[in-house]
Amino acid sequence: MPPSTGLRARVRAELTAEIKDEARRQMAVEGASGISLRAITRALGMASSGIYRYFPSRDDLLTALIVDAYDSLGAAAEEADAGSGQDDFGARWSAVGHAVRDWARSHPHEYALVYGSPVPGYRAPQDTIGPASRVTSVLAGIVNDASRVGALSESPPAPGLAPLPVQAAVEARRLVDAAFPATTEEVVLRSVAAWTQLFGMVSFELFGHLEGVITDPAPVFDRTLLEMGAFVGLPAPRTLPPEMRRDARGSGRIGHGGN
Amino acid sequence: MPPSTGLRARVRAELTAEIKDEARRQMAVEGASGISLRAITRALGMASSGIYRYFPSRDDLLTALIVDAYDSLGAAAEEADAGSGQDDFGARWSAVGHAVRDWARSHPHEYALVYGSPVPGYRAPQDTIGPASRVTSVLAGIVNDASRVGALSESPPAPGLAPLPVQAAVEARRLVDAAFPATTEEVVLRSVAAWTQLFGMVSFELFGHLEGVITDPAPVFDRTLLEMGAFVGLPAPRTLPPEMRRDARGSGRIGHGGN
DNA sequence: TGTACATCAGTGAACGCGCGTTCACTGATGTAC
DNA sequence: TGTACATCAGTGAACGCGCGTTCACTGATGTAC
Repeated sequence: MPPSTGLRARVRAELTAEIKDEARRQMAVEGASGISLRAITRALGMASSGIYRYFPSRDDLLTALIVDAYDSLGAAAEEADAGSGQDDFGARWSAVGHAVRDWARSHPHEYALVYGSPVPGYRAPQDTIGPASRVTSVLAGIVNDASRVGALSESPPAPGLAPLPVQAAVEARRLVDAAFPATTEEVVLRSVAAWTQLFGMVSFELFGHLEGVITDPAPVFDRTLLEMGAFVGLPAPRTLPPEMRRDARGSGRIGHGGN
Repeated sequence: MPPSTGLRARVRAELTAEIKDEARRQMAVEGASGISLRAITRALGMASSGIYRYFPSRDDLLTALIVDAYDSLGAAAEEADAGSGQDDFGARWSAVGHAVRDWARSHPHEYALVYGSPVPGYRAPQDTIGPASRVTSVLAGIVNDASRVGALSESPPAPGLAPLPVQAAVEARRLVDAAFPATTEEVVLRSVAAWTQLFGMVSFELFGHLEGVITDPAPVFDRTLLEMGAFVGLPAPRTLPPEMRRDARGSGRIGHGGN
C-alpha cells in the first residue's frame, strides 16, 4: 500500500483540498446547486476531465463538503464545550449554543448545505451520519452530565399537562438508552425541544425569517439560550462565557471566517 | 380597464394557474432549482416563449410560488385557529402547531421553498412579506389573546436567571408594541423561542435530521407543542383538537394533499 | 543501483443535453364611436 | 350593428451559454527484484 506520506499522496491531498476550497468559494456565491465541476477545474487551471481523478462524480464532491461542514461545526461545538468549566452546565450549554450560531454566521452557505433544504436528487450516504451527530452528542452530553451529578432541576410538570402518552414515552425511552442514560423521559423530550429550538432560531436568522421581526438577534438569542437551558433543567451559568459578556459585542459580523 | 370577468381575463387566470401547477409538479420532483420554464411550456403544449406573456422571468414565477405557499400555509393556520374554542388557548396553540406540521408534510417542497435555504441569487421582493407573516400573526394572536383575558400564567423566572438585559428588552419591547400589546417582554421572548422551536422541529423532520434520533416524530411533536405552550404560559388545552386524539392517527402520511 | 513494469495524474476532444431570454411575426379578441 | 383600430396571446427561430461525464492517450512517478 502507498504510504500516506509519499510525495504523490501529499500532492494528491493538497489538490483535493484545493478542489474543495474552490467548491466552497463557488458555493458562497451561487449556493450548493451552483457548484460546477468545470468551473472548479477552470479556476485551478486544469483540464475539465482531470477532476475525476479526485472525485468520481459531482455527488461525491458534495458529500465531501457535507462531511467537512459537519466536522467543522462539530469541532467548534466540542471546543466550546471543553472551554467551559466541566461542572458549569449552564455555561456549557450557552457556550455550545453560541458556537453553533457563530459557526453558522461565519459559514452561512455550509450551514445551508447541511441544515437547509436537502439538495434535490441527492441522497446522503452513510459517511455523513457520524460527523452529523457530533453537535448533537455534545448537547446531549451536557444534559446527561448534569443529570448524572444531580445538577438537573426536576422542574414540576406544567399544571394541567397530561402524563406522558405511551408513544411519546417509547420514543423518549429509546433516546434515554442511546444517549441520556442518567436522565428521564421528560428531560429527554425537553432536550429535543431545546435542540430543535436552537437550530430553528439559527436557521430563521440565517434564512431571513427574523427580518422585520427582530432587529438585532444577538441579545435575543443569548437570552433564549438561557431560557431554554432552564427549560431543560440546567442551572443558570455560574460564569459567563466570553460570548455572553454583553457590551463586548454588538450585532456581530458575518462571514469573517471562511474555511 | 378590462373587467376581470371578461373572457380573456378568465382564460389568462386559468393558464397562469396551470403554469404554477406545472411548476409545483416539477418542484416536487427536482426541487425549486429544478423548475424549468422550457419544461413547463413543453408540458402545457405551448411555445417556450409563450410563458413570458404570463411571467416576465423565472424569478417572477418563483415569487408567485412563494407567495402562494405562504398564503396556503397561512390559511391552514388561520383555519386551525378558528376551528378551536376562542378561549381554549392551549387548544388553539396545539391546533395551529399541528396545522403547520401537517401542511409542511403534505407540501414538503413548498415548505422547503419558503423555509429552507434561500434560493441563491434570488432576492424576495416586498410582495412576499405580507403572506409570510400570516402564520406568525396567528401564533402571536393566541398568546396575546390569552394574556388579554388573564389566562396566561405568569411563570416565575427560572432560578438564577439574571434579569432581562437591556438589549434583549429593547427587542422585546418593539415586539410587544407591534404584535403583543397585552403581554410583557418576558412573554414575548418566550413566544419567539416557541415560534422558532415549532419551525425548527418541523424543518428537522422534513429535512431528515430526526433520522436515527426519533422514529415516529408525531407523538414527540405532539408532546413538545404542549410543553412549549406551557413554557410560554398558555394553559393546557381543555379540549383535545382532532389532531391530538392519540390512537386516531399513527405516524401519518405524506403527500396526500398536493396543491 | 539499475532495469522493467505497473500505477497513477493529467490532457484534449467529443457526446449529448438543456437552459433563459429576445425578436419579429401572425392572428385572434376586445374597444370606441 | 358595424367598422377601424388597438391590444394582447401565442409562435418559431435563433442567440449564446454552460453543464457532467466518457474515452483513448501521454508522460511522469512509484515498486519489485
